[in-house]
Amino acid sequence: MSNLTERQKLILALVVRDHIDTTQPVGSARLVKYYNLDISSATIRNDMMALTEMGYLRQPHTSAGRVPTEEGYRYFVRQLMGQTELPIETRQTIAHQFYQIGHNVDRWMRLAASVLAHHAQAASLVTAPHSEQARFKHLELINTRGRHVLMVLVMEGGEIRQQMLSLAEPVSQERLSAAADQLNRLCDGLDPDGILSLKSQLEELEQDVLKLVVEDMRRSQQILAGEVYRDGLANVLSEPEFADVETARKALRILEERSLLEDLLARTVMTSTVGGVQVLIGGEGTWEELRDCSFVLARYGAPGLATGTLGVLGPIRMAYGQSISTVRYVAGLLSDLVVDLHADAQ
Amino acid sequence: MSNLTERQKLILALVVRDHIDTTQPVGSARLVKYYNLDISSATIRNDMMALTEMGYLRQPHTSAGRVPTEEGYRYFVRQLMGQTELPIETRQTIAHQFYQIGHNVDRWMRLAASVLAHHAQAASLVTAPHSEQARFKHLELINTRGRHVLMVLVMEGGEIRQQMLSLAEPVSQERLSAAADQLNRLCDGLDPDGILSLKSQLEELEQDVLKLVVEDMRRSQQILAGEVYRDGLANVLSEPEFADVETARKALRILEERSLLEDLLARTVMTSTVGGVQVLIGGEGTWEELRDCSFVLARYGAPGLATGTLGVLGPIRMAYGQSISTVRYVAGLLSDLVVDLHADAQ
DNA sequence: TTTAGCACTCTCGCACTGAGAGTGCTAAAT
DNA sequence: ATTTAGCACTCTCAGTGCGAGAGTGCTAAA
Repeated sequence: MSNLTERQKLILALVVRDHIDTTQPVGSARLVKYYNLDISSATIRNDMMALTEMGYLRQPHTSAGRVPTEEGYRYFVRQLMGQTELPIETRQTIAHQFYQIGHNVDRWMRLAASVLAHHAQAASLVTAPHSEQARFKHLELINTRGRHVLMVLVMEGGEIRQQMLSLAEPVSQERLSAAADQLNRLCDGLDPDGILSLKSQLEELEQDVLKLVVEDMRRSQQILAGEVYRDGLANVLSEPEFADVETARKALRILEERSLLEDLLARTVMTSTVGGVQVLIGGEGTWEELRDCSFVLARYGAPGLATGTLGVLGPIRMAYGQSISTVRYVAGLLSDLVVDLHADAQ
Repeated sequence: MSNLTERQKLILALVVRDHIDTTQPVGSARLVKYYNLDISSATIRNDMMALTEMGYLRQPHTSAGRVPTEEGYRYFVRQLMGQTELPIETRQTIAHQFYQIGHNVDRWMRLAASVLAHHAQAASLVTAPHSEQARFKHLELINTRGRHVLMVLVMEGGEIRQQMLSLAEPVSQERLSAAADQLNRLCDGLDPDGILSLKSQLEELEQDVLKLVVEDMRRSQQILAGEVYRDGLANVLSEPEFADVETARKALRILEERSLLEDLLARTVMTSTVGGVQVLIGGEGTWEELRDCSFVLARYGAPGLATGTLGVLGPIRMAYGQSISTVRYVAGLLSDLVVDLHADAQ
């Protein structure tokens, strides 16, 4: 399909770049003038016609300049853009910020969302790291007053879940600690199924606890298990394409509704390898809700240990170079941090 | 100041109600026609002039109907609106939803945000419950691989904080458990200052741990300590006053930026008693960012145990009756749940 | 194959206009 | 002393017409 002449590729790239910069349709004369091309506007017009026929460009109306189609953006991102990297100083600044806050996952996530939003000038999204395969590490049962027991469950990888357990009658802290000790010995390193299989041998209290444990572990295996961190929602509103409120609402709903997000993440990101950046342009024919948006996402973390997803959402006319390099860099950084945290060399 | 005649109060109330319903300026003739008043439009015009002079109404332009001023809304909310309650079936539905999800604070919060957003048709905000005065309940130290130790801290009231502790050299799980045991015995029920005071008597490992414990406890005493749950952001965008994107951005930023929220919550909600619903109309002259918005907030929980804040944000032309009764009901419900969780009768 | 020239099309901003809505004032009615 | 009818007045809003300008596609020459 890539039967474009070199000149056509150049023109397509320039149209995309210029349109991203200016928000305006790009005319043939403008291209000659601002990019010092030594071909005439008529030649460009001919190529533009060809590009329009091939579906990479379109005209908002008869006598406006050209604007990239979704196909055009895709071609640009995949074939023309090339790899870009964040400047070294920017990378250092970001890395510094992360290392400064120590080993606090919650604050990493917040910072990641903030950095993404800021550097990509878009709305950002980060999911907390968690393992696809939850394994038991440690359990704690703490007596609050009365029949309520606070259960704290730590998974391998450090993910924590808490839950309240309501008992039929009060139980002493000693009894609870004994139960926790026993379960800690029995369940070490097991997955939910393994834990379920040894339930029958136990007393009622232990069984009740294990039921919640399994429930929590199952829940933590879901894609959107943990918290979802967002930032920069106000950024997208300043983009001119969201002047139409309906468009803006659709974009916001994607980020807001867990069910939409879940669908999106499940179908795209989970199929890709960690490290690769995925670019979804204009919903790719599948997601009506983001017809006017683009999504740049990546997985981070260490497969088998813990992984998460992060990305930015912006208008189709997004600065892809900037967004992609930011997403790639932050994903890499978080991966390092996660690996560093879990599989310490020592 | 309440030197309004009964008829003027009626007219003010009708103007506010009608404007909230229709978004449109309200004319004198319209009032007569739609509310079956047996006074003439000329009479109404006279009263409207008076209300305008007193600052309760204004005209968008010479020959439009009247629109309430911020003062007008305030008078309405404080004097004219009366107390409304959510219909009994709605209350039951909501309560049912809460009791169905068991004792899971995270899911309570999410549900609360969702219910508020849905029933008030506005953006909602809920902060997790936490105690103003953090007290030590339980500490757990868990060896991950190598020199990193996962510290799980449980406060009285059930609030949980986790943190990663990086040691100079590896320490065995036995040593960690011993340290945790000792600290659990020493620190039970203490506040941060109390813990700090016994730091000097301990070994290095214990001191390092306590330093983090105190840090975490201090952090959990801040107003916006825990997670902030939001929902219904897309709702506010559908309001006609947010057709202007700049207005919408300002509203979003309030909800998004922790610093703005912190300021807002610190200055208003913390001064009010639990149970009371606060209504902030048009920034009340203090908050430039929410000049075009209103905020309906309440504290929930049990003072001394754990409290949180919840509320909804909408345009000034908000359905106050509905919002206030929703906020009040949900705050009451969450208070019951929190009390039920902590100070069990048993 | 590229380029100059040109007619053509469409948008956009501007001014103008008439209809309609709602007012404030005055004078009469209750 | 209020309330009401009548009416002139003001301002918005939607629609229309028009000229300028931008950018095209086509044709014919280079």
